[in-house]
Amino acid sequence: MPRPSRWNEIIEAAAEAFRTNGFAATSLEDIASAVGMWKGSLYHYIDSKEDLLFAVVRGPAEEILNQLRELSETDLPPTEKIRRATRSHVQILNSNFVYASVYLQEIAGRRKLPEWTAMDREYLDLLESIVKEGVESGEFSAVTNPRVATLALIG
Amino acid sequence: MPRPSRWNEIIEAAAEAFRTNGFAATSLEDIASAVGMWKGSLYHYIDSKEDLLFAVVRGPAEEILNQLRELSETDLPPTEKIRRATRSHVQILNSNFVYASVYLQEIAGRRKLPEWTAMDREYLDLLESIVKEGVESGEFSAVTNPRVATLALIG
DNA sequence: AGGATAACCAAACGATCGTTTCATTTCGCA
DNA sequence: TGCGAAATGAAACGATCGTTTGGTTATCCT
Repeated sequence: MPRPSRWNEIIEAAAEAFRTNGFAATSLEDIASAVGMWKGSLYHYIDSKEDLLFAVVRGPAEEILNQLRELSETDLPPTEKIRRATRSHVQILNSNFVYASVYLQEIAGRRKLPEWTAMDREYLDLLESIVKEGVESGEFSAVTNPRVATLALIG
Repeated sequence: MPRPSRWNEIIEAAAEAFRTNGFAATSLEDIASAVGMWKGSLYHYIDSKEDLLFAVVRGPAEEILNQLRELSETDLPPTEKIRRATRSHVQILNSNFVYASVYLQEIAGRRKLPEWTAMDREYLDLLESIVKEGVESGEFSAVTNPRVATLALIG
């Protein structure tokens, strides 16, 4: 996974293609020709087509996680935290990778890269701590299971 | 397009497969084996794979349109009409064919079956008339272009 | 300069998938 | 009962796609 600029061209082309055509409907030749090379040459940068999907999604996903990290350290009332968290969540999702995430569920649903599950865990933990905060301060009532409530939020 | 029951089994299997795996990721063999026949035999019922997608989406789409028809004939205040329309819209979308509609845009984006554009038109017209109603009654302000506002609603 | 390593070309393979074709069975009806 | 059409079985084709492979060119480092 090289550092420099050609790699960025590739994942930008992949992101654009995935966003407009979807993952399954995008061929490696589409991406390759968009950056001006043969599809086989892409395999100097990737090991499989799914690598491109992960690379495309990684950026926005980290952005969401970072915003939630900052947010959870503020001392706003929990109800306001939840509001802002959901807002930034759907905002980034909408402007960046709605389709990619949809396909993530479809294609790579079962394959769990450890890095991803780690991000998922942290994200859920942060949200859950906010919910707990709200319960203890009395702002939320009738929440018996914080984790369940957290998952309900995302859906 | 035969009437009876085997046809229903097929589109139900197709709907289930499209919903969980997506359109492009669902093979005709998946659907065929789900109803217990060979993929080639499906072509006695369809002319192409896209036919299955259209058949799957037709039902919920008509349901949405019917609800909006009924709603627009009531004499509720326009603001309430809009609220209910959006609610039933996302409700049916969520419970039925989110993925299918996503793929509709991807795969059949350019191919416009006249039947579909007609339904689109009627749906937009109904919504637009509600918006106009609201403007004239003074409930909505600062709406210079009803159609634009209508489109904004859907997005 | 020169050698190693990255980057890319070019072609081919193997698998999958939508679709076609033809044979065979099932079924309604006269 | 027997005939014709509908329904399904079975196999094959043609195209596409992800991936592999091996060779060629460019780039960078000492």
